[in-house]
Amino acid sequence: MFFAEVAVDAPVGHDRTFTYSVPNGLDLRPGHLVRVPFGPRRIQGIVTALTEHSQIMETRDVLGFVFEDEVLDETGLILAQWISEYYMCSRFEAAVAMLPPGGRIRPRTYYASKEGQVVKVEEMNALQTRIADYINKHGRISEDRLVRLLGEAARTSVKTLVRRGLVDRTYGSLEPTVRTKLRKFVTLSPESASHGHDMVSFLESRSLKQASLLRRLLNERAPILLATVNKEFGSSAVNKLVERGLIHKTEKSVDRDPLRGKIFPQALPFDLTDAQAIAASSIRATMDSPDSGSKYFLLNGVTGSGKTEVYLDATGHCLASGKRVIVTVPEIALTHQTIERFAVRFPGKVAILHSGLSRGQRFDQWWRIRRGEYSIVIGSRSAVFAPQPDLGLIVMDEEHEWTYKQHDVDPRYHARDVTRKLAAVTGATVVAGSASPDVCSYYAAANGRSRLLSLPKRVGTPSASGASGLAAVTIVDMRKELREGNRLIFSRSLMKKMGPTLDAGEQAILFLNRRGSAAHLQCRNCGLGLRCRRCDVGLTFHNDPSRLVCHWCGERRRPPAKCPRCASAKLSYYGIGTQAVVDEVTKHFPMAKVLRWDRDSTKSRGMDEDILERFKTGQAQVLVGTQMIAKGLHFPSVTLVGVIMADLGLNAPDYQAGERTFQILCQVAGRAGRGRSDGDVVVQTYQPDNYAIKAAASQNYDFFYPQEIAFRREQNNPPFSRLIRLLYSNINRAAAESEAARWSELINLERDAWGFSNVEMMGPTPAHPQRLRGRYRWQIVLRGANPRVLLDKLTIPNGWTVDVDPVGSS
DNA sequence: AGCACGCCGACT
DNA sequence: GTCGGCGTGCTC
Repeated sequence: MFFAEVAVDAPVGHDRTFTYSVPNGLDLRPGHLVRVPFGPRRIQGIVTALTEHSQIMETRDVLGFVFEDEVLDETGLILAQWISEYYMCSRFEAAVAMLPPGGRIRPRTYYASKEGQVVKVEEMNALQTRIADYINKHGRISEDRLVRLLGEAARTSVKTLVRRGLVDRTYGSLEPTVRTKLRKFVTLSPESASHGHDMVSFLESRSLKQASLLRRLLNERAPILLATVNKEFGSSAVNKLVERGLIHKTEKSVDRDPLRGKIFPQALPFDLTDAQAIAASSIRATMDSPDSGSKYFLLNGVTGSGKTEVYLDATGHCLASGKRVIVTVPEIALTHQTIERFAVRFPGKVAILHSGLSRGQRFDQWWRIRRGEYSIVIGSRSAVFAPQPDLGLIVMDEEHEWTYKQHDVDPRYHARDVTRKLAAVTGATVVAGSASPDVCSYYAAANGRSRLLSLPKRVGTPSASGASGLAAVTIVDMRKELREGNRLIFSRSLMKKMGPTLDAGEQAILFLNRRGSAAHLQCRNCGLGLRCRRCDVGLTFHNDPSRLVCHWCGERRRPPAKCPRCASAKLSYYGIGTQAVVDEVTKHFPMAKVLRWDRDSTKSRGMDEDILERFKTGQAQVLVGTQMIAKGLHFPSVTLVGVIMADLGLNAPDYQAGERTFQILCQVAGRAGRGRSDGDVVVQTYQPDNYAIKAAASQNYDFFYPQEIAFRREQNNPPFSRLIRLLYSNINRAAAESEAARWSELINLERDAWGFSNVEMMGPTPAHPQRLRGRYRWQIVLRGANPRVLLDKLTIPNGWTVDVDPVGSS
């Protein structure tokens, strides 16, 4: 008798597993994804261990596995356990990102009429009658759909109908919907494989079609798609050959390869610069000797200094030693440039995993990766969970990027910290690169937790442009512009530089920091600003078609003709959006072709690539965009970068505001002058003396870091402390506020009772935005050397979420 | 997620 | 006394 410890897909405590008995004949192993009974229903679980004794008196049987192969290996099981403990989520949730794409299935609940009989509409209240009508009309309806159609109250009402025996309840399937894609093929039978040519001559006098089909199969020596031969030779010829026993129809899986059809010519390594060579050889040396101190490298290199070349060198070295690589990149839009660099250096060895792929593509890539068919996996945040065997190296590009932190659903993990843990478990080396490292990462390097490598100069820039090859940066004081009568979006300095740049046939990028910079609609009569009905934020105006959009919940609506409060028609826009910048460019430089690139102009798949390609090939001269254009893209003929408003976001109420501003501006400034000509950068700001702006203008991390780390020390913020954010949301304003007050008082009492004077409680305060999707949000932040000691003494009440090491919200 | 259980107020 | 609505805790 064997028992399995199973981490179930149910909201249970973060360290809980359940014991099930293993039925005879089921070859179960740790790491299997299984189906188990849980209360009245069946759910999924992951086998974490097998035992011979059970602590539980009565156990239920494991129903069976979802995939015959284990989905987690030993490393995955250890990693999931660490994630569930550190980020305080269930073991199953911690493992979700490690499962094959589409593998997690939470069965739906369906309601239907009893044995096909029409539901009786007697003695029902209004809502129950409406539910019965729906069921009578549609036959079977899912609970989700019912709630969407008739509101949250339908949930309890339909249950009453079930209890009274008027409605049947059934559960949906636990089978994954994404599967191996099978296609029908025709292939030679063993007989015709040996005597095929005789058969061809035999057939030639009887049926030309059958003869040529057989010849084709003999020539190709591989199965051919049934659909293809049916079309070319006719299905009767195909079936005749099957009858004659000369060919067989078979079913074969076909691989949905995202890189299929893309041919990458192999590229050879560049000669490394001195700095690159020093970095590369330290990494190589560490990979060769298993115990030489920290195996975590922070590669700090200015934009254009050739960090990717160092990644490629390390990758090549790793592959040579027979081990495999995971590469993480922050943005999908960015991924294809990086993929291309790896794909041309290591043709046929690269797998990609990101949300831009279809579910089928991701599924196939996942299983091929698991079978060890790719030496390199490239992907976004969740690629750290790729089932890559024999891991020897993890590369994390742009390690400071905030997209590496999952903030919306559990587990709220940071890919950087998961990487550190994964490397510790597997013994892999880590190379994390950035032009503007996360302050905590840099601090870790300064204190020996990781090793710092520097690439201080750009490569391949004209020697005449000075020592570093960096663009010349001008900071423009917009207060002065205003005082001297310039009310335009563009400063005089930027205008002066735009003309000659465009005349010379060169390109310009105009960057707008999204935060607060978008256009809002306001009534000039009563002052009302139009806000989202469900979120406590102003609506943003978008042209083409003209809509008001909530950037938090995505709701779109037509702009009203009159003010909803005072009915005045005097509504006007204020603030600057990307569209306004485009209009302004067109007004002053009517000959220039302008492209806009932001989240709203790239709704569909492939549009990112399309816009970038058009700009890269010179079909437009000016590119206007938000954060997205700042990220690591290489445009050789861009010689001018204008930052329209540098200081937006600087006054955000979180401790990372300065760091974020520095990082974004640094990246934008790095876009200029990456090709033959020198670059010019104009930074427009209302705070020209701010340290983050000044440091970014010179792309000088050594100027930024000491000031930032001093602030952090002074204010006891990370890396000198750790934060845990507790968030509560409720549709009722007063309920949200009072629950936050209630629990914070309890936390305070508990804190004093245990004498944890080194854990601070900040708040409760309204979260930002205070209302989101119709729910009011309050937060409490715990701060201290180890706030977990306090949190572990508390039970987390219903409705609260826990975010360990939150990013950008405290 | 769903069910039991216990608590509470409205009705017979 | 009984029914139903709702919050809470448990499911191997």
